[in-house]
Amino acid sequence: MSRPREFDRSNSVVVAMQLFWQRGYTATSLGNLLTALQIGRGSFYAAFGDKQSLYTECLRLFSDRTLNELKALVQPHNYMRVTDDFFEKTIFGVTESRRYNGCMMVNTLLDSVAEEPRILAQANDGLADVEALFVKVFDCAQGAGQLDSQHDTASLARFVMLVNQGLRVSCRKRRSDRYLRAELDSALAFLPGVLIESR
Amino acid sequence: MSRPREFDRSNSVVVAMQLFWQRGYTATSLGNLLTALQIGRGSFYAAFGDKQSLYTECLRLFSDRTLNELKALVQPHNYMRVTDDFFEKTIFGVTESRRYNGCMMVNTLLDSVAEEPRILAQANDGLADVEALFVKVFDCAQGAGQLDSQHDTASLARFVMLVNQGLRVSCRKRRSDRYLRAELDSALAFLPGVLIESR
DNA sequence: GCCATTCTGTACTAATAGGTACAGAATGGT
DNA sequence: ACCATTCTGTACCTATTAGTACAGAATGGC
Repeated sequence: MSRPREFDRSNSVVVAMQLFWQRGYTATSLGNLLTALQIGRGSFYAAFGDKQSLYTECLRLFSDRTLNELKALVQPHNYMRVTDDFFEKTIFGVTESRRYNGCMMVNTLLDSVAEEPRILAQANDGLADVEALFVKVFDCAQGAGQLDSQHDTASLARFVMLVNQGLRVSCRKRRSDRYLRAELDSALAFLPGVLIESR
Repeated sequence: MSRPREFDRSNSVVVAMQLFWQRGYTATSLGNLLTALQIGRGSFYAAFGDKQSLYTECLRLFSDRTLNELKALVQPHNYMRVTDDFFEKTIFGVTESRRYNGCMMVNTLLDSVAEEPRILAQANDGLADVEALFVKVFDCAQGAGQLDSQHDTASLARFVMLVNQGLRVSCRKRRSDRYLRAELDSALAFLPGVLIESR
């Protein structure tokens, strides 16, 4: 019927995501992408539309992966562990260079590409989805008697996301993980006792 | 002796700072700067060296201003108010468009210009200076019996900076100030009682 | 083996990037 | 009023940007 593509499209999206994640939208040129993906301009535009379309695709991939990583950490016998485990896995459970990348959704918010309303909304929605999942988990924790019912789960989740954003900024400082660890500990130390007990 | 400059250099730095603050280093072109500053290329390079030099100058101005704003809020009769007052003034006490800009030091960390080691260090140092001032204020608070001496002031300051970074990211979401207010409240609610009393 | 279909690589475009060169204008001490 | 000095604006430079056009290669159903 037709000539088949010589590269794995979905694998290319992953590679592109890593590049965008690290350097941002604006600073990642088409040339950078073509080199990294090992394809020509023709193939690029045929497969991905244009640079911005590929970016939204990569951002969606990042959001989905983040959400799935978080989901995988939910443990019914101890819901409140999810916060610690999430930071542990996504910050300290990765290579140094990846840790330096921070969070692609956060990075997007500070990139000038966020002037594009749809991109801004996508980044906001991605973070909101993660926050919503935290609310859900905290609700479960209350239902299971693992979190004092006096706590406002929405407020708790908001706080966790605030800490998350703060940590992702700190990741970009490229300092030692001792430094990051101290920051995380400082934040978690101020969480209500119910959370601390579960650590 | 010689022909005097036709524009106010220090005023230009302020204007440039606002531009860099809003759009970032990479996304702000020389043309943007020339238009905003109302000067020609010749004057620009004569006065500022090059784009990056001007950026470091703007970043330094931003850091100094931030530090001075914080210093001005320190009240010996109630040291612990400084945290609240700082967020109140720099987030809610400004126009909407400025609030959306976030923090220029944080923005720098997520811009690709941070790949330049000296710029990265400058942003890190600027934030570290603010943090150091918080430590100093908290130490004073303990000395004045306004903060329980069991608290680790360094850890407390680290946490405040983490919240600050998280909030500056949220500023970029361009949401209502009700949203931001909720985030701030969520964070401050988890601060130890000594802080809450003083609000 | 043919051939419609799709992919690949290259050549190209128009726009923009940051930066330099330099002619001419304005200045103020002498 | 002169003139060294500095500023201003424009023309120019090379490199790079995102994106398009298109010729030719590869494919697989027939």
